[in-house]
Amino acid sequence: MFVEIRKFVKKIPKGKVATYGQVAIAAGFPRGARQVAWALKTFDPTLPWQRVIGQGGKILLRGANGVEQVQRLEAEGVVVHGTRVDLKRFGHVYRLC
DNA sequence: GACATGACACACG
DNA sequence: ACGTGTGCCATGT
Repeated sequence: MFVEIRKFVKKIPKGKVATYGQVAIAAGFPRGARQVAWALKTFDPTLPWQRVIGQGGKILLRGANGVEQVQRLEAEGVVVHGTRVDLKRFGHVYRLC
């Protein structure tokens, strides 16, 4: 489970972000948004957890973690408006190709 | 097995 | 846009 989710999280390219639902669906868990969060909450350094946000590009994390996420996203070129990100521009879409 | 919790998502007002 | 209630699923007690 973690492996699957993490695998898809790692597939998110730099400068882009994906929603929990998006990752969950891509990983094969249509209703596993919470499980995605569960896998990310471990703050595994090998995972780009900052690229995973809530529906609509909303930053769900709070406090130091939220700040850190915003900082890292900005560092990757993602423009964050307060607690949100433009999914129209930075929303990553998993392609089947 | 039941209950409570959690970086969620969606419908309503 | 925001707060609230409900549905979903895995984990811990």
